[in-house]
Amino acid sequence: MAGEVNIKRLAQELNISIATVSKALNDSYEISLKTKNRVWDLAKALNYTPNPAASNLRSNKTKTIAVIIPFIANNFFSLAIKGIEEIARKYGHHVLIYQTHEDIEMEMSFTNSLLNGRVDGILTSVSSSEYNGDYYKNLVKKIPLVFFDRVYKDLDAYNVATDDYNISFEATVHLIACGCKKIAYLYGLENLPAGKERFCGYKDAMEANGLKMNEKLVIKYCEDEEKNLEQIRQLLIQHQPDALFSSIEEFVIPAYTACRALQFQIPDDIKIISFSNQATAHLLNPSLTTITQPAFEIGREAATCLFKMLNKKGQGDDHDIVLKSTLIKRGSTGC
Amino acid sequence: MAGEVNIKRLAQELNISIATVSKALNDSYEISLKTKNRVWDLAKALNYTPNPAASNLRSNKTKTIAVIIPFIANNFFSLAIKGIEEIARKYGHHVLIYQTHEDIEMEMSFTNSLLNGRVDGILTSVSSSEYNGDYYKNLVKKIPLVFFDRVYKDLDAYNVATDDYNISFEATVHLIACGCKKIAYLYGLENLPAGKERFCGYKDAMEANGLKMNEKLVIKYCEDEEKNLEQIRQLLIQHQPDALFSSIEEFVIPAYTACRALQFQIPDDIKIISFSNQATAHLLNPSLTTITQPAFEIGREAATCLFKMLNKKGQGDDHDIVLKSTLIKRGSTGC
DNA sequence: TTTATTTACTTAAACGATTAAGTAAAATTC
DNA sequence: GAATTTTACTTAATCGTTTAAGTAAATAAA
Repeated sequence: MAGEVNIKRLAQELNISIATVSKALNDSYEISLKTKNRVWDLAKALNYTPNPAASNLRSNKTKTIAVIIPFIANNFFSLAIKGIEEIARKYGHHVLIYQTHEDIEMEMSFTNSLLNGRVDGILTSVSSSEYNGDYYKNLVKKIPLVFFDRVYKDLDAYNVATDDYNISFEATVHLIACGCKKIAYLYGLENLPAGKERFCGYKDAMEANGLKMNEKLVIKYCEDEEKNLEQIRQLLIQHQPDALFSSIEEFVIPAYTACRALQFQIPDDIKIISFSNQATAHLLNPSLTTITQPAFEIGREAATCLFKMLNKKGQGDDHDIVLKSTLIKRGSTGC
Repeated sequence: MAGEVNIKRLAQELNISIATVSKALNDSYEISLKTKNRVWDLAKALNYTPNPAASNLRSNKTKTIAVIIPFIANNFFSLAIKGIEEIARKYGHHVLIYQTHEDIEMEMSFTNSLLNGRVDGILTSVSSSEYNGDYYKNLVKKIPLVFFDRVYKDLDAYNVATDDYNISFEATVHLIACGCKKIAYLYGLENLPAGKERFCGYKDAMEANGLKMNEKLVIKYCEDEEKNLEQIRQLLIQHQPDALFSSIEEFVIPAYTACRALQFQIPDDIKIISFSNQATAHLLNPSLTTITQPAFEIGREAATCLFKMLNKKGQGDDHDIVLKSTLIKRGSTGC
């Protein structure tokens, strides 16, 4: 019974045409206020909600956007999603979330499955496993798309990113200012522009301060947590760095663990700085100095860009939007 | 152009009716293999995908399910979602994820917005902020629904939960076996059956071993992380418990932090056990003894139940499904 | 007062699929 | 060889909206 409330039913009860009901519900100028009120009142009384499939089919709008991300179990992405949800709600849109688990096949499979009108647009943060420029070059022609955080440059799409290079530079300078000379780099996202920029920021800051980047002090992230821990242990044992610059938050726990196990006192023997959006950074012991990306704002901004596209606004806009990350100095860098 | 591939187009090119195309695509027995092959080949060649809105409208099926959870930034839920996604993919369904942020208004708002045929069914893990039995009693009549982890008993719906009482009992016994006598309880989810069962398991295990539960050793979770830390600090200072039983993983970092700050050696001075699905539990220092819920399996099981409902199977089934959590003994309980 | 415009509707087609009902030809049964 | 059944289709209605096009009445302009 409840499911049978549609505009036909409303039209019958009010003895007007279904076109009038439809237009009244959409607040069309063609309908008198009196009639609108009658329709709205009855719709409310009968608890009418439009059938999304029917309006999608006719109007070619789904009022749904998709978010494609590597993981949801990540503070950065979950905050970004929160930002996206806020904007989506403002525009009355639903949000579909797809996790790729960094798998490029899944990423393409999900994305392709959205091209038949299931969603109005896509927000995507690409997988780090591979670079897939051709695919996206084609994709942006087919559906409104915004890249966020993990972006593809030089495509005809909005890119919402952070100033990775600058903030890495700044963070490295901070370590150097604290007296560090042997700064190891824990390298994540190496296949992506973001990862490369972070690394360059570090490298250039070293060189700008008369320090040479040492390949042996660079560790690359791997999926296996045990291995990351072991790599850091070996790094500490063999090279005794006086700082760890972690480019992704996944390195934090193994870094702390390795230091503690090997009796490296933080921040006295070794200083640690990490990209991180973990709310618990200040609860660690010692509290962690972080480079924190404005994840929530990135989500908001990316969604805003997408709705600009959907509403055919912001034509002349700059498509490259860069938000500033923040260096939050805490106990792990001491000074 | 690409968007214009529909069954009409296929029918025209093959010079057959759209009904034949539709039936061929759905592998109907009414269509000859020869024709099916022609249709399939052309569909593939033209990269045809059905318009979801059109089939939803006609068939009243969306091939989409919704997951409503408090947070995605949580290891338990993100694992559960992974399990759900696996099953959903097996059945060719999409997964909509909604976060309530433990807000019961949002929870109801999202849920209501799904009742107009946007999804075929819902998997929900209810908000901890309030008990809302009447609402759900009505809801289960309107749409196929499965509760997981945070369940509502005595409704006509599947409940997929874990043996919270038993595992809490077992964990408490483990602490007692390790010599603990003053076991503090860090209380989460107190408004939900799961939270209460965890607490009862602890309490009963204490009493079964001749220990009295002390109200002063019970701390309740609050949103503010700083306050949780401060509460634990005060607990340690004022009562010097010899164990902390944490009923949710959000207490882990503040517990470790407080202990370290106050020079309580884990596990010598104080033992810690916590419900947790954090992959990093074994990387903590010392590694954390956890009660780990089979989150992935809960997701799989819950989704399986939902598809049973959608496919009208499993009529005589027991609606209460209980999976076993595991007590993983590590460094923080020492023995 | 006549004509033009605006207001407030209605009619009917369309969106792209599914499916009940109908049918001609081929295959089977008697 | 006639009657029956099966096979492999087609026709047309339908799902619940939106919207272009049409229209009668009311209002404004001439």
